[in-house]
Amino acid sequence: MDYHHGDLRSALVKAARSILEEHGIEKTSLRATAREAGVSEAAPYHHFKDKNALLSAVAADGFRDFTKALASAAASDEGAIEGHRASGVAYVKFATENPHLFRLMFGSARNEMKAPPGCDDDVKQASRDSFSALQTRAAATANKDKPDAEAALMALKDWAVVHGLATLFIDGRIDLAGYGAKDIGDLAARVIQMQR
Amino acid sequence: MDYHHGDLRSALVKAARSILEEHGIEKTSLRATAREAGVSEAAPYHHFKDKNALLSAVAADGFRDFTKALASAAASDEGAIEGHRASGVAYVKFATENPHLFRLMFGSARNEMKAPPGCDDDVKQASRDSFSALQTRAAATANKDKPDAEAALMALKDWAVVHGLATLFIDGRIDLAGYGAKDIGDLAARVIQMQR
DNA sequence: TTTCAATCTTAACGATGTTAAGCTACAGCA
DNA sequence: TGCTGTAGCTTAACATCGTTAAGATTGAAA
Repeated sequence: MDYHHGDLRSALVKAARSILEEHGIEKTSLRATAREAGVSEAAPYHHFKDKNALLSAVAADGFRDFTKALASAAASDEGAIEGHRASGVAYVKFATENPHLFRLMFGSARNEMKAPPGCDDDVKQASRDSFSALQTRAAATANKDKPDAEAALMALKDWAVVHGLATLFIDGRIDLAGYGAKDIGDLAARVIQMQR
Repeated sequence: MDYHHGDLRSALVKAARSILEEHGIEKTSLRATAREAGVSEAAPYHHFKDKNALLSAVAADGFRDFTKALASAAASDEGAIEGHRASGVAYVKFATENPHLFRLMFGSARNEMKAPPGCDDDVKQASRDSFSALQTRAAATANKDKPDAEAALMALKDWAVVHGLATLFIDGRIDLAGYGAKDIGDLAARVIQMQR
């Protein structure tokens, strides 16, 4: 047996994410993660306080990818409005392509509200980053003479629409055929376009 | 020990729902539910195929209350549009007041996509009922000369907005103070009003 | 009264999260 | 070079969970 793995911490995050994506949150156990990383079943406790901490690290990782995906979609289109819409579609697509990860990121499957109040952990920060970028793009599309409060509310509405579409879809609540949509990206684009 | 409980099945659903609401999904185990109902830890298996089936019954129960809450909110206001908006606010409020139940109902914490394809279970049916009522109310507010497809898309958008607000809020993603809102109902009403 | 099916219990299995205690191997110092 | 401390990992155990198999209890039909 090799003692001293090298970088077990990130190996565990990687392993957990891989299990999550392949087999869902139910099967993503600490012990399975340890086995996947080729290490004893109690080893993770030397790098993470508990299972929650591991999953939080995975979620934070996911948020980084998520933020990148949204930003890159926004940049690929010219114009503030088009970019904003493209990032909305990317939001829904990300969720669709990584349903388990997305649920882990947003859901409180992880820390059932029991995170210490002051504990500004990685995930919350990463998620704040995601939304603040979204908000910035939304603001860029707002009419200049609108009061700030209304612009903020519009940004929130935009967020709610894409988040709602994403969660409803990955939970199997939306029947694409019923809307004559060929895929969820198509449907999301049509819903987003109808805004305002 | 009493054998023959009387109506253990519904007692179990009640017990599970009570544990869920008080302690969250994590603590809602089959065994704890059985204990709460004052019955042996394997007794539930004589009334439910497995844990999923129990939770599905709870979710179906929740959907019935949910549908009622939305309908009653819609009826309390006159006018199709006002009623539709009121039911949107009720949607978000229900989620806020029953976060664990709401997650169980919509999330796939329950049946991680592994429900048999043909299995049109109680939950799916109850959830369909909820949305079809919502859709009907949305249609009543649509301009008569709009094509049906567009009206359906608008209904979907309305659904996505309230569902997004609800899930984002119960997962702690929305800071009410940041929007100068006194409660989530207030905020939801403002977001919904800004539609169209 | 006997029998039988419905209903519940007891007991066990494997898996999980978590903790306590001990083992290994590298780094720095003699 | 050899010694030692400590970071990193392992083994072993506990309580809990979902689930199943086998047996006990009961009320009602025959």
